[in-house]
Amino acid sequence: MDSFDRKILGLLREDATRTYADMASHLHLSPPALHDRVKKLKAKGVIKRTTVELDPQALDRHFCAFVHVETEGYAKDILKEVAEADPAVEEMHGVAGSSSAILKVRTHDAAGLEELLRRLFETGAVRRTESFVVLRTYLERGISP
Amino acid sequence: MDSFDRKILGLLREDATRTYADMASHLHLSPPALHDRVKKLKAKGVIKRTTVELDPQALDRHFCAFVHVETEGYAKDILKEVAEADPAVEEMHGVAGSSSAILKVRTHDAAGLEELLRRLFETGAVRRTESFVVLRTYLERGISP
DNA sequence: GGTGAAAGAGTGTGGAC
DNA sequence: GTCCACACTCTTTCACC
Repeated sequence: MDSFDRKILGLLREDATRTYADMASHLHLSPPALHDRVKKLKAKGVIKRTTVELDPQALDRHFCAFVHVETEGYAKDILKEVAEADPAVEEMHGVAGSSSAILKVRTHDAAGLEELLRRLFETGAVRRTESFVVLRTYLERGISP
Repeated sequence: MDSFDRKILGLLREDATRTYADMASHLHLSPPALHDRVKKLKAKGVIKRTTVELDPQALDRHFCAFVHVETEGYAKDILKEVAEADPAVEEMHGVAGSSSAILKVRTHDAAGLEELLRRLFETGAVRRTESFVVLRTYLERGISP
């Protein structure tokens, strides 16, 4: 993991459809040498997978919110079940602080969030929730190498 | 945007290195027909870009937190400047609720978070912050079509 | 949307530093 | 161990039905 590898990761994050030949010329390497490095980065798990970034608006997910969940005792497993079953839930993190977990949610509208909250409370494990509705996303980029 | 397109998006999210021929056979379409659909999905902006998912651990980003920021009046632009300049900040959302903005942060360690907080307060626009340190990530998937 | 063909990319092998 | 040059196979992607 040297500066070459970091540059490769940066290029791939920007656009993974880049050809190896193109990236190789940018870094003054031969295509096979670059290919070798990418293969190793994948084998080592640094690159977990190649995927596409979708536009939430185009998929009718106009509503985004962060939901803080306070549970009755330790109930992460029950929470995870509900979160995983609902495609609206993009992330779930167990956190330290006044809340037990933070959920990142994307639904069609506010009613979709209410649906999720209902399901969360129905488990009996949730004491209270606090939802922060996203008004505008200023920045949303992945990890930068 | 029919059921074919949704299936294509699902397949590409899982693994964007799939060949068109492979996906076409899964959906009982010809490679060029599938290629046409993907091209249109990209042109329409449904597919924003093709990228790679990296492992935060492998890049020494062991520490993750959500930071709630309360500003002195409307100061999103100043906030955005600081957030954008810091590669540790992955997301910044303006939200409704008791906070003004939520930041998703990934650093090497807790000291990295403190650094960011210092920079935030140095702008003079921040009244208070509340940080929720991620103990464990239970779910982290993108949008599902 | 399907068919066939061209241009070009991905990906092994062998050899040199 | 890492990089380069060559070559072969498969994919992408075009024009036409």
